[in-house]
Amino acid sequence: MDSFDIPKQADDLFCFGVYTASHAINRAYSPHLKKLGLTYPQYITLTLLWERDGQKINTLAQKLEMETSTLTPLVKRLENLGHVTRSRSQTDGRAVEVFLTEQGVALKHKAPEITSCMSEQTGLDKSELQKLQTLLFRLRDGLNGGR
Amino acid sequence: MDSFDIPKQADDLFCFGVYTASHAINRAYSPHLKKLGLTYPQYITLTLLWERDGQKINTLAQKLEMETSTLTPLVKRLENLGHVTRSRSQTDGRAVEVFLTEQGVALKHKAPEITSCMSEQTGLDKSELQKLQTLLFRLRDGLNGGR
DNA sequence: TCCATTTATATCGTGCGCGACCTAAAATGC
DNA sequence: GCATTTTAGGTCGCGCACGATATAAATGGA
Repeated sequence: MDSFDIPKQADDLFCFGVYTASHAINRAYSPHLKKLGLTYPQYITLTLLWERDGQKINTLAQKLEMETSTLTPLVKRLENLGHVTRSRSQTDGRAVEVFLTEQGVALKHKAPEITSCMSEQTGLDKSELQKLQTLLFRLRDGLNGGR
Repeated sequence: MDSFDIPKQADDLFCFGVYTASHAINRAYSPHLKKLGLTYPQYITLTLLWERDGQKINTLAQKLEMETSTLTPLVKRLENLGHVTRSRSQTDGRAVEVFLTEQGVALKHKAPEITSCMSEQTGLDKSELQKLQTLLFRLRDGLNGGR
């Protein structure tokens, strides 16, 4: 019978938790990001570039679990905002590399305050957030499983 | 110094885990839902109605952490698909109540198989999924904090 | 009763997100 | 070297998601 103990209530669906949590996160970030004139996906994309500048569209898309058809226009908006530039790779004419402008680099200094503010707001301590991260990554990797 | 031990790598940002996991979940559900002709948000909305029929737009939106401006057109699509009907409340002419059609009720029987399939695919056992759920709900509630 | 305020939903504009399709550049095979 | 295939981005259409705004119904005083 235990094998039929499948969650039937929406509150028990693991997917429901991620779905609603992502909405809540978006909403909580919103006031901070509005001051910077950024959306949440734009901000997340910039964090990847702050770690390593000059990444290809494809690389960024994989890290974000996102299709290039989503990322291309997003990066163009970041370009219009003056935070990044896009240029064809010298070694591979198909690939487009994304580079931070000075303005884009400067934004990096605003991030730590936002992050710490958000972390605090969750009400979870550091070890719990770490545990959550680990479970989420294992879940994600499991779902990607066969590639 | 520990107070400055703020995550600086995107992989350490708790928000990053939820963001990418939600994309992965969406993608994993996609093939199952395509057979039913549903999107993921539509499916999640139906699960709420399977628990309790005849809920108001407002109630559903709160449970989904979603604005009514998002839910209204979504529910209209479910109506066009023949899964639900919308009707003004008898007692409150402002409110719209959403009811499952026979067709909508029938879909419920397909859900357990999808759920169990997805749960298995995550690679996490039941207690880990439970732990994940708990952390996500605490995070969500913490972020909603002052409201 | 009447009118101001609040509440529930709907509408609109912008950006995210995906699948389907297109183009060009690179890699492969003969 | 040239034809075929694969890969990287880009474009398009549809649906999700939110904030701003609108409108109608309910509420609450004076």
